[in-house]
Amino acid sequence: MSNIFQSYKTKVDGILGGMAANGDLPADLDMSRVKVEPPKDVSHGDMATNAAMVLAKAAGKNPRQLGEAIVAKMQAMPEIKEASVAGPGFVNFRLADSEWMETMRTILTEGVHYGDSALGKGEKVNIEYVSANPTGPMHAGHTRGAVIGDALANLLQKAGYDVTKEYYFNDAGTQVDVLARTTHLRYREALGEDIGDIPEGLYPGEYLKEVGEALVKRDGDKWRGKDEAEWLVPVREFAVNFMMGVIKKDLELIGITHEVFSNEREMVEDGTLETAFRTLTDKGLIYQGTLPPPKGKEMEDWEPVELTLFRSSNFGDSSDRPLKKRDGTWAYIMPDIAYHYNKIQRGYKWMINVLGKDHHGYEERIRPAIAALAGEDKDIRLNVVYCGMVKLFKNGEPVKLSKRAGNIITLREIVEEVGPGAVRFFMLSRTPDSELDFDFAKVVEQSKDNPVFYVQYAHARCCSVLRNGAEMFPKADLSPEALAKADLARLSTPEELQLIRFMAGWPRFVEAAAEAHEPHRVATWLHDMASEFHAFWNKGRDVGALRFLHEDDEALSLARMALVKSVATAIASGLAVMGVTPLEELHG
RNA sequence: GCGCCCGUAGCUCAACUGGAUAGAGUGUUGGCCUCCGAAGCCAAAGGUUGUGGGUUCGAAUCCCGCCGGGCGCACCA
Repeated sequence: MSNIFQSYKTKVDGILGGMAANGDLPADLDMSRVKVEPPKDVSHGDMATNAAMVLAKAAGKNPRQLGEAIVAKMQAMPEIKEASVAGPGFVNFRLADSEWMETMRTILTEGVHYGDSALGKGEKVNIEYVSANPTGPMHAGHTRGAVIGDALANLLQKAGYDVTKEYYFNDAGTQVDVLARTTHLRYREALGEDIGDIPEGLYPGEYLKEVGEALVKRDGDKWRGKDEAEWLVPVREFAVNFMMGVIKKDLELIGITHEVFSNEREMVEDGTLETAFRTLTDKGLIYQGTLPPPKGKEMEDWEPVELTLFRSSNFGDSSDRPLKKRDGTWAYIMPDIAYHYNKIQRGYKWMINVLGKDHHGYEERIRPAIAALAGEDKDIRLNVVYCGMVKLFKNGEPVKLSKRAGNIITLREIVEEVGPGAVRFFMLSRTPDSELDFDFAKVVEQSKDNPVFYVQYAHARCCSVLRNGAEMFPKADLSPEALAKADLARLSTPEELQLIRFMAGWPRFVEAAAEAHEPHRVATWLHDMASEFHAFWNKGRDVGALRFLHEDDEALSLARMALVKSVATAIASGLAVMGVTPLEELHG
């Protein structure tokens, strides 16, 4: 819970407040744009504030003049080593070394919780991801959204939100009926019938064979030769349960466990759907009417028909939406609306959906309904994180996929080939909405152009130093608590301080990534962290004095080991957000 | 036709929500292992951030117009 930039922001606010009190600044100044950040170029200093530039105009002063006044105040503070105005009016300043040592102690004390933030103030947030319908195992296409959703959930948790990981599946539509029919066919096959090719319109994948076999095991030939009307419901229920079991096991392979599973059938049966519909009706947002034909699309058989419509155009939608089909049954968006109604009822004001980019239309259909249901409560909000497609490559060649032909690449296959950590890290290495090339060869490659390896290598090197240190100083206590008490003042070289400064930036990254809903930033930070460490390591090859361990100087060695342990901890903290286990040794 | 997203080094991508000289990896060129893991490091080279305007102390980032690419637009899920 300690962000050194945050605490210096507070100090800067204090300086500005003092100046306002003295009349050096207008009293009612808008200070919301004042920031304290690391300067882009480390040679400028440890931190910089834009206060002078942002406030100059309103204060009626020029930025540099105002900057000098701020510098003067800073120079009187013992924790600030030096301060100066630069460029267009940045105030750059350096902290006393002791401030950085304190940061290191924080890292060692907090462990993987280093970087935890109170940003979210414990607000409840519901993050829904994966949500694949139970018609087949997890495949490559699901993996990205699954990993991004999971890492985002971890990230928000670290940033101080009360996160619920949720999965919604549709078990009442035509898809699961197709599942039931295909299962029944596989069931007959398992009973010894020759079923020939899977007919058009059913699921061709081999994976349903085991479902058919399992059904035989449970029910024998009970459903053979019976009318569909008799077996559809029980077979459907059996197949849905079976496939959800398969999906949960698949997700476990990459460390994903949802806390809540919601489904359509329950919402129909417990009346949530009716209640949601009645709520909209009571608000006067439901009417009988006819829609104009859809634009920009060839509609040969379109004819006007009166339907039950929702006035979604009141909430920014381009047109009203039918909630019932002409036969009176619910249109497909109604269960989705009911599901979001259900989330609101459960007390969530913030909902996040992680979807594939191809589901873009979903948002504009669901958002008006949420706005309608939220009514006066402006805190209720929905964010949709879109995930770009993943292109699979093997040996540099794109892997052609066709779901229709049933030759999908499953999540299981991917994990078995490259391991869960590599899958997760790679899927998280780009902005969520960008396309991603996933090359099997590259992901397992052990070189620096593989970010997974590069980061793990840095962590393993840290562990290696600590192992060697334990051997060199067998009597020394190398626990984090003990290392935190080492004589850290021995760390005084620019290289060491640079490493510490970089680690000190981690809490900022956590907050920024959480606010942007961009877990990939953690991957970027980890790569840079590893790079800093590798660079420092190699300096020790050139300059012996910079090596971590010195047999004749235990105090220095302990201080350096504290530094190394901090780096390992910071890396572990980042990897934890990504759901990747840090490695202590590399093999191969 | 309407809506959303994207366009950054030869290639794949970053850029901490408006900051200072736009950065990594790869590829090219040259250096560093009697030394804690060279699976690594250092250096050189590579750019009018698609394009034209606007907003301001300051723009890859925000606004508008073009150009180019992707996705979505049913009572289907």
